[in-house]
Order: sequence, then C-alpha cells, then structure tokens
Amino acid sequence: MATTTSGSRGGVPRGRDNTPAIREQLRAEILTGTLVPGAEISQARIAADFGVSRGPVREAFRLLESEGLIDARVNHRARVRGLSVHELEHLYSLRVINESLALTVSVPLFSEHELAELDELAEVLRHPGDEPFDFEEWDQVHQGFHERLLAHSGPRMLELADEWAAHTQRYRRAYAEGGRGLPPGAAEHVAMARLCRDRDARGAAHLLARHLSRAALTLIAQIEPTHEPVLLRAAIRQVLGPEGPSRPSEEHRRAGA
Amino acid sequence: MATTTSGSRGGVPRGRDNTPAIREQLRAEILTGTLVPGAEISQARIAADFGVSRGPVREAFRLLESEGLIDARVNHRARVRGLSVHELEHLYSLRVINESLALTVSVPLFSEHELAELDELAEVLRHPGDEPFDFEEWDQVHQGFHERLLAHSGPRMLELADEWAAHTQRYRRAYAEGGRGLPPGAAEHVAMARLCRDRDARGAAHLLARHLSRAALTLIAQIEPTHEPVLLRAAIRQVLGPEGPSRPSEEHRRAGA
DNA sequence: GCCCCGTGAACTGTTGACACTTCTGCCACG
DNA sequence: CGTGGCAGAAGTGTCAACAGTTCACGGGGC
Repeated sequence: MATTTSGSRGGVPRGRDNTPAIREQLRAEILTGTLVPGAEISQARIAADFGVSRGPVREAFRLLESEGLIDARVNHRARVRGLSVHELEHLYSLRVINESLALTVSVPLFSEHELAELDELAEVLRHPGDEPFDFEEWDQVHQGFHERLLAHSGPRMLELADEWAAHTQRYRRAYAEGGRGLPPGAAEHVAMARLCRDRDARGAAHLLARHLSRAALTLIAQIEPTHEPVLLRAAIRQVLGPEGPSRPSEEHRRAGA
Repeated sequence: MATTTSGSRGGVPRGRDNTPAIREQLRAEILTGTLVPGAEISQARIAADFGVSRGPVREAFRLLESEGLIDARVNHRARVRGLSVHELEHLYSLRVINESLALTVSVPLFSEHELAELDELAEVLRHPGDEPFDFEEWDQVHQGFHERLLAHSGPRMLELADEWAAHTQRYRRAYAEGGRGLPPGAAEHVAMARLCRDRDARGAAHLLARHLSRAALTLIAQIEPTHEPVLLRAAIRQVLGPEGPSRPSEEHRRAGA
C-alpha cells in the first residue's frame, strides 16, 4: 500500500486566491522528497490540512499535473510521479542546450553589480563558511547562482529553466548519498563568473554545458550505470561541437580555474 | 472597450471531467485567432456557453494561464495574451535548438514505415492537391510532418515541442497575409525526409534549424523590421556552429533539394 | 478451500449559493 | 463645467452538499 501521506499543513492564513500557496507548498514537498514518489495524495485530505475547501486544491493539482510532478487519473487519487533515469537524462539535456543559449545572450548584458554578485556567490560555493557542511543551505546558494546566470535571457526562458532546474533538484536530493561533502565541480563556478566578467560568452556557455553534463553523468552513473545517455551526449555535442568534451578546452584553462 | 467575447460553444456532452474539453476548445480558439489577443473572457460566460458550472472552467483557465495563453489577475476577467516580436523570437529560438536536438536522436530510430510517411507528407507539402490553395489544410499536414520528425525524442521533449509549435501557429496565422500561397521553404521538407532516410542526423538537424530560422526571420521582418533577433541568431549559431548560416552547406546540397 | 458478488467507506467531479471586489454610470455638490 | 463619491451590476474566490465511481472486505454459494 502506498503511503497515503497525511500530516497537517499550516492553514492558509486568510488571503484570497489560495491556489498559489497550496501549489507551492505541495511543490516544495515533492521536490524536497517530503512527499515521496508514488505517494498518494487526496484532494480531501490536502483540503483539510490547509483548512480550505477542495476547490482551490483541485486547481493546484491541475497545475502540478501540467508541470509533471503528479499523475492524476480521473476518479482516482493523485500520485506523486516516480523518478526515472530517462526523465533525469531528458531534464539535463534540456538544461544543457537551453541554459547554454540563455547564458550566451546574457553574458554581454551583465551589469557590474551582477558580475560582483556572481563572483561572491561563486566564492561562497567554493568555500562554504559553516562547519559541518550544510547541503540544504549550499544548494540554496547554488540554485541562486545558476538562476542569476540566466538573468537576461527573457522571462519565458527563465521560467522554463527554473522549472527544469527545480525538477533536477528532486534527483539530486534523492541520490545525494547523505550530502556529505562539496559536490565535485563546485570550484567551476568561480571560473564561470570569471568568463562572464571577461564577456566570453562562448567560453562561459561551454563551461556551463560541461558543468551540467558532468553533474548529469555522475547522477546517472549512480542510479543506473548501464544506462547509455544518448540524448545527453547529443546535447553536449550540439553545444560544444563535434570534437566532444574530451579534454579541458581553451577557454576553460584561460579562465584559470 | 475590449470585445468581451461571447457566442455559444457546443455544450459539453455528458462526460465526466469536462476540464480537458473546455481547455482544448478555448486553446484552439486562441491559437486560430477566433479569440483575438486582448479579448476578455469571463468564467461565468464560458461556463454558460458550455452549459456547465464555473468549477471546471476555472481549472481550464489555470491550465491556459500556465501555458501562457491567457493572463488572469485576481478578481479580474482573464484576457487573451497579446502577441509580441519578443515572444515570437523566443518561441522560435526554443524550437531551433530543441527540435534540432530531438531530430538528431530521432534520425537513427526511424522505421521504414515512418520514413515512407515522411516522404509522402513532404511530397504533399510541396505539391498540395487542391486548387485553390487551402492554408488551413496545408498547415495541418505541415504540423503533422514536424511532429513526426521528433517521434523518437521521448514524451517530455515531444510535449514541449508540440506546445511551442502550437504557439508559433498563432503568429503564423496572424501574419499569414491572407495565406495566399505556398510558404517559402515548403520544398525543404522533401530534403529533410531524404536526409532522415540517409540517416544523416547532423545534416537533417542543420537543415531543420535553417528551415525554422528562415520562417522566424521572415515573420519578424513582416511584423517589426527594426527588431534585431539576437537570441535567434545565437540559437542558430549554437546548432550550426560559428560559421553561420551564410551559404547552403554541404549536407543540404548533397540532399539534392 | 476457493471464487463471486453485494455492500459500505473513501473519493472524485460537479453544482448552486454566498461573500467580497471591481467597475460603470449617474447624481449631487462645489 | 468639473469632480467626488455612491449605488448597482458583473465577476471572482470560496464553500458545503449531491451524485457517481472505485476499491476493499466479507458473506454466501460451490
């Protein structure tokens, strides 16, 4: 029996249009794993937890379904969608090609203030202050960095990229192995910030693509080592060109990582 | 005063879960321009038109909003979102890089049956049978061709590509200038089919990218000639490489278009 | 012992009604 | 003549209740 998850959510205060709050709360619980894949969630129970009627909950469910976080068959309880290597690969492939493009057009437009912010965040990512290492906090900063990277790519692209990044978070958390240390590649962020400052759009985009695909390949190897990531490799080729991501390339070394 | 569009939609038969039907009907009306940009649509009126209560309509509205087809401020009537060159450029940029990738991985996987279908559709696109030329019918086939091209790229990618293609349809119709003739580039489809048959993934992807970006540039030039499509050009560069789309490239000629 | 069907609980989809907000048009007032 | 504000209409967000569906469970028949 799938755990028909229960537990009281804080009631929605008193505001009008409660759907966004419900949606975001559930979304967060799914992304962080509080609501595990396969768990069944009923409109009635969620409504009760929020102290609200089923109307707004139904609307929130529709949004979560359109985002791909839950499956909702007619006349059945909704279920938190499961994880799969295929989806993980798709998500990262989308991120690789789209974020590379978004970064390419953003680089010439960064303000001095934004560049300084990137530098600062990158430094924090490399040398997190607190001991012991707090993965939650680090990942928060990490998401902020990647989000700022795409600042000037337009609202539509930004929204999509945010969604994809959020969804990959699900996999990162599920397979973080207890989050016991700095993820490999954490140091690359300072190189990226540097390339942005140098207005090297091509170099920055390439480094981002390698950065993302390394994360993806690491995860895939952990989850299902036999899986052959055809789509992801094609995505990498599209961004980096046919030569492939074999050795550290020119712009990477130049950035002095 | 914005036209608070009215008019009776056929009542939803008697099925359970009416939301999808309502959503699709409204979506189609927006995409084809029956519901013009800026038009205001009220839950109450739509509900009456469908012979249904406001509940399902609200859910449909939420989906349409998440898709970006309507704007829905709290306590206000929803409005059909307007058109803009920026969005058009974004849509086509997304299509260029994502469909190119999707096609790249699809090419090795086409069955003989699918290849034959592509050939056939491409031929119809080049020499449409009926006189006078029926744009609606032609565009139907056109969408079918592009959809089949991505058949093997996985459900998530397919869904996204379909959505983007559908949205560009809005612009194509709005600026079709009466749809009085075969769009330029219509002949390229047979070359694409040919490249698929030859299992030339790279060539097919490049041709698709050029095909899409030409359509985009034509539309942009019609709508707002002063607009400089920075994002789109970056997208083209990402797929074709730095040399740019200057001359007809090797694989294009080899396909003997 | 095994299978089938009826029954009731748990849910979902839908509806009509209620409270509150926004906007329009009009009137009194300056 | 211009302006401020005040009712009423129109619309939205929400809720509680109704009807139909799915599923688990147990009793009866074989």
